Amino acid sequence: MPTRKNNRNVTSIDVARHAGVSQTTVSFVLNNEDTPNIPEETRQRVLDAVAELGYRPNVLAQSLRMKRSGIFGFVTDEIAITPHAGKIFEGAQDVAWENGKILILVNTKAKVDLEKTAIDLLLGRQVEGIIYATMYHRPVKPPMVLQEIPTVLLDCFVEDRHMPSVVPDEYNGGFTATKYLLDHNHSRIGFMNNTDDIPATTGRLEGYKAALEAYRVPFKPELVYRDESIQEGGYRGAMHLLSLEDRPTALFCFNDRMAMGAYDAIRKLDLRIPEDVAVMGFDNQDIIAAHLYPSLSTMELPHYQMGSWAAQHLLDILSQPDYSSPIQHKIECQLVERESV
Amino acid sequence: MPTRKNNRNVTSIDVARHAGVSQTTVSFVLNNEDTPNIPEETRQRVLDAVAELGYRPNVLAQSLRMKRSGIFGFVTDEIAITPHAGKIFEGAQDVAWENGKILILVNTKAKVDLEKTAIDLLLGRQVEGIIYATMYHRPVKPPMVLQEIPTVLLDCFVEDRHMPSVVPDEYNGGFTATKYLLDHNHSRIGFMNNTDDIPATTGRLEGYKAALEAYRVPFKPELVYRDESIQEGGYRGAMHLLSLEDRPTALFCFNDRMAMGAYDAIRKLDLRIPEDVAVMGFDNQDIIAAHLYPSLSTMELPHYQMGSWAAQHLLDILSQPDYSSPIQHKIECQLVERESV
DNA sequence: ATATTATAGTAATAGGTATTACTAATTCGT
DNA sequence: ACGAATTAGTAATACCTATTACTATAATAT
Repeated sequence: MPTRKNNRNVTSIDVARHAGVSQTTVSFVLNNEDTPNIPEETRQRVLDAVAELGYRPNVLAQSLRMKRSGIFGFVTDEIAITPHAGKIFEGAQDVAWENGKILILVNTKAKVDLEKTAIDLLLGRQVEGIIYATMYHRPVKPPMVLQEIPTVLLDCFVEDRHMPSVVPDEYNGGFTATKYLLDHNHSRIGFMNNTDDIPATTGRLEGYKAALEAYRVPFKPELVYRDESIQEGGYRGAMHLLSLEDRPTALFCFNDRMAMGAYDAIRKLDLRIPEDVAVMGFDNQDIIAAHLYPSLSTMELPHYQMGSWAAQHLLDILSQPDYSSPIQHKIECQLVERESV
Repeated sequence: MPTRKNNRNVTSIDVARHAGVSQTTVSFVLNNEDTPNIPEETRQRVLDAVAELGYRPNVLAQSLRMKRSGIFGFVTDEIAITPHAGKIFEGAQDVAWENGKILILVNTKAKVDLEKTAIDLLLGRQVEGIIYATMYHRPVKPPMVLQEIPTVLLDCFVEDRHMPSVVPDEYNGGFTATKYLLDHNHSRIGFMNNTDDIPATTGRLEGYKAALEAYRVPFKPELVYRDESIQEGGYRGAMHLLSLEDRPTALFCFNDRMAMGAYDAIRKLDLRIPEDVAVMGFDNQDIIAAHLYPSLSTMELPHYQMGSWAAQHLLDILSQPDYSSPIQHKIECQLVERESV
């Protein structure tokens, strides 16, 4: 059995005794770079004692004293439906860490009771703020108790927009993707949308329409297909759209999974990508997009940026106690060019 | 702007004052169900005051007093490379919560310096134990500082096995998968392994060999192909193996991604799945496995179980202060039957 | 009637840190 | 040489809770 050094109970008083000073002095040496005059010799003696005893400040006690726990709660309905979504947490963590905050992650599994309990728990633990994240962009009704504490919504929002939130710019994403196809001389562009009534569905469609209009290409409702946003839906959609008499030369898919299904359909129809049909995805799911053949051009959701923005905004709120105006911040989706267009 | 009830500063002393009792009594009412005799009437008065003031105990103060933070650190090198891996955290969280513990998640992004800092930070926050997880099964050299605190390794291990760990049973996984193919009357089974020198590579190969032997099928080295464990590698492997004069009738792929590449190759060769070639994956990555056509039979890694085992084991260690013998616990992989065999 | 026991509490303290208010000794200014 | 200012610290306290040790009153036993 390994020796387990028990330096966890070493307190600043132990350090003080060891260095022959008072606990006050230890505290000053460790925290206040300047305030009281402590000669270099004493300061060094304290630091030596710290090193020798393996002292580590008890953050619990510090938090209690300073009335700042240094903890943010990160509440999410699900972890990583898509692999990329881990980036949301990463973005939040990076900013939090740089500012001396740590994240308690709570996965509520989309269960309302668990969510309530979880937030109560976090409040009891004196978290300074909460990042409430969802794994896809949608409206939410977070529990009332969140009113008690600074909160930033991530990848979601409340209908009346009374809480600050950060979401992807779906409209812009749809616009950019469509424009990209238009720029490659496609004018008959099929759009395989999903069926859920969520911002992604409507926003991307609006973006699609707007891009067409900007290029003076008339919008044709028959080119918009709706189905479940999984491989099977994409397969059916591509089969349908590519069987129209005036077949589209490009398919803009709601997500990479639909695009993956579309690939199957296109192969089935003996057509080539991108020569006969260009395909555009959405999400940049690395497992799929980078490794289909040919690799898939797609839009990348700003997961990392949303995470970091949320954490930063929370910090901003906390530093301005009179903070009021809640905003909804939209972040653009990035185009990822590959070989399918 | 919403009214933000400020009941965060309500202390047990406020409750005491409001109920006309001492803080001691409040504490007794809230914690000790029995110890001292408190008449129902007083107890109720306290509870009413708690409700009225919206009092919530300050867990920081509790932790300091009880010398138990109720926090586990969950250190991971990466969050969810595979979507399924989120289950690791979920398993750990479920068990932790049932036992009143909460998890601080730290993503070290596989950077050694970050890892060291992170663990120091967790120790400062008086975590009671640490779950050190990796996103694929491999040997690790965790920082020395971990010796100071009860730790369970998750999906990884140290070479000399001096720390408790939980890992998937790779051997068994390879055995089960191969046996499944053998049971479906395949005797010429290609194995597309990966190239990394990790337990999954060697363990699954051993399992593959053992299953063949159990069925008295001679092992043929030429049926084992090695390549990067991504789609492209699977494509190359299937192309190679299916071009042998005595072509295998089944392919056991190191993971679902290779299987996905194999699908492409098989289609390219105008063969049918499963009639001409059966395909077996590994990982059960839902985005891929359930939605390929035909859907992919595969092995599921015990992510959730590993997570819950790790948390439970940590609890066990903590409850037995004289705990010593570190063990490596292996959990079996589950067969997921679909249509590709 | 007195000693004993049960009832219904409370005062004081510890847990580890940060910070305010203070002191004793030395140095400086004139 | 004497007060003022600087130097080098320290004592005491607050943060909020759990718990031990204690008290005062009422009920019971003999």
